[in-house]
Amino acid sequence: MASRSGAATIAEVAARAGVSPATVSRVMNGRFVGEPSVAERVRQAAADLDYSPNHLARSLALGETKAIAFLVPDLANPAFQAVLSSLSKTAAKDGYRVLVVDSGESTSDEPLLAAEARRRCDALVLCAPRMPEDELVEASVALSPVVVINRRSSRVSAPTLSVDYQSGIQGLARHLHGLGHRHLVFLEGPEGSVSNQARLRGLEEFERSAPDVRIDRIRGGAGSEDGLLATERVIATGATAALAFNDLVAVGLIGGLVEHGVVVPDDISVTGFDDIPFARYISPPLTTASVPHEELGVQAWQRMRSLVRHETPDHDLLFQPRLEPRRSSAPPR
Amino acid sequence: MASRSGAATIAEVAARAGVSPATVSRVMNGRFVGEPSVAERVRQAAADLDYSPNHLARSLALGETKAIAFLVPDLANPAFQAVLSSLSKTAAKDGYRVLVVDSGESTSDEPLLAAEARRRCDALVLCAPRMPEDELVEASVALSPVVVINRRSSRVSAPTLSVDYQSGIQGLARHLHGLGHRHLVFLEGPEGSVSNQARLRGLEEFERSAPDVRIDRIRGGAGSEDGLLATERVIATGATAALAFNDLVAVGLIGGLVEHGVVVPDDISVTGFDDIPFARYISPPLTTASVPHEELGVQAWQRMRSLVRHETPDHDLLFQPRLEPRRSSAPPR
DNA sequence: GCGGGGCGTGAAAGCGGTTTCTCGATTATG
DNA sequence: CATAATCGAGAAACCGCTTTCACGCCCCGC
Repeated sequence: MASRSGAATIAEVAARAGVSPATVSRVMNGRFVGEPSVAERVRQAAADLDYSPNHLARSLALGETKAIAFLVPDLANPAFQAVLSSLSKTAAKDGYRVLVVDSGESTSDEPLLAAEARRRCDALVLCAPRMPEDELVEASVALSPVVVINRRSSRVSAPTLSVDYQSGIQGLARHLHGLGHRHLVFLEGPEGSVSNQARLRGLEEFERSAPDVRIDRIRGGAGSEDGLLATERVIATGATAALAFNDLVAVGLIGGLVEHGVVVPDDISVTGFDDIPFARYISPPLTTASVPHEELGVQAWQRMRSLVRHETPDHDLLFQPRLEPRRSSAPPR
Repeated sequence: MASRSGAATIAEVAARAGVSPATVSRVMNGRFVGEPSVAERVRQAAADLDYSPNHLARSLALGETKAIAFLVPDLANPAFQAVLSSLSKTAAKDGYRVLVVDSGESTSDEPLLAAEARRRCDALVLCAPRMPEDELVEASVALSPVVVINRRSSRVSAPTLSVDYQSGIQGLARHLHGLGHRHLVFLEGPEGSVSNQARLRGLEEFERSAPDVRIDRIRGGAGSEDGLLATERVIATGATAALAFNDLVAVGLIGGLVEHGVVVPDDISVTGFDDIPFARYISPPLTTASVPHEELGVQAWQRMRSLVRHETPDHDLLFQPRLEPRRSSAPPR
């Protein structure tokens, strides 16, 4: 007698309880005000049939899915994983689930992926470090409600949560400078990455404040293999310290340096960015700029919750990375 | 003229193209066979209105959401993150998205969370290392289609993908034994964890094969803080080598040992389990049993795809961890 | 004793698609 | 030329739930 999908429907419950579907709906949603005996009959029937409302149908009628989408360039990156983990846990407290969408670093697909993801959910948390600003602006209004991570811009109407990469990288550079380094090399992130550009700006600013330093730049990427691949080019610069785009790159670079018999930090200091959970445990413990990814997830949901409730979200946030000096940086020889 | 949610509906497109909604639906789904000019008109109208079908309504009518749920005890664990990442990427190739549900290690909530997650999606990938077997069996049929990870059991009707923790831990124990260790300590995982029990069985088997070794056991957990917390108890055993429940625990333990001035591997060898991405980079590089988490994600989707297509899924898989000897293990003093 | 106001419940109209079934208009066939 | 076969497209039912609206009933007051 059960429907094809095996699950009981509201109509079946209604029939069994001898009431209308409307009444069942009201009872299930706590909007029932009539005879307690009727409510009890409904509850009993629902229990008998092991009924639980079809989420899809409910969402369609209600116009909300209680789910948000989370678009990231690469879910294999611990930094995004940390955000996702805390976002998911935080949103869950309000009954929301997270649908993950991994663009696989394919910037060109992101607008479509974002749109599709958004259509499936009530809202979208957008992590698209390389999406052209015009598209981002467009998406942030077309796909609203949206919360944008790491893309601060006055043109973006959505709430944004960002990390001050510009000042963060300066903190690292100053740290190295303070240790006595005068020749640095910056191992860049992906081309087109906005946060990479912020780091570059930060370094330019630093260069102006410290005319005695030289900073070389090397093209790279965002993963540890990019760090590994850049090893020889880093060595070739002759720099005494390397600023990696992020922790992942730093880890790859350190691995490459070890293979080449270059000792960190004795021969060359290395710094990362992010402070992923393992940064402190790697060998040598990585000097980095700590980014509160969990807090990013929490705050992202806070903004999102306001948006889906049609409230005014809190103001934008710009997180200041905290310099985390560890053993991968030391005075030059 | 747009509906309240701002998105165009099929009816609006139909009106604009001067056809019925049925025709629009057919055109949008490539089932249209009539006049090409009609199809073109529909396409034009859809483009003009920037129409895209409401995913919810479509899912309701079609009876499928093109989404699968992924239930894990803790999304902050790199091992689960790796599975999620590859599962998400693999499923995406077939147009499926993943909804994440983090039970927060709360075993008692898992049955409800699983049921709720399943109701929202077409299927469920279940990662519940501590769920009582009866509940698991129950869930695997009630929530079908389900793919179960790390819970091999003849009573579970769903396809399962598992890791042979029992033999994996033996490999580690043999490795330590081969190095000359005769007094080991096993830092256990969470109570009730099935994979912990498998490890215990493996160690018992190993003890029988090597009567000259002594293996102490210490209660613990699955996170690095559990490893850290167990430091003193580990030291107190006087063992020359510690087998940690997993890499996370090992990392925490090593951190704790360092704090106590105990040198790894000189004073005590430490091994992990999982081979999380950073195991090779930590200090010292961690000897561990390597588990192909990415492959788990890929295979999980392969099974899942068969299930949602009503095909027979491939046979169950039992992955053999690969011993990964690194510098955290060495001969005892 | 009768009209008006609650109150509890059901009928029905959505939500936005898909799909079956039907029907009128062509085209093929005897 | 009549009729069957075919084809294109629309009407309407349906997916399962929510919610407005209306209705019947009971109770109250005059």
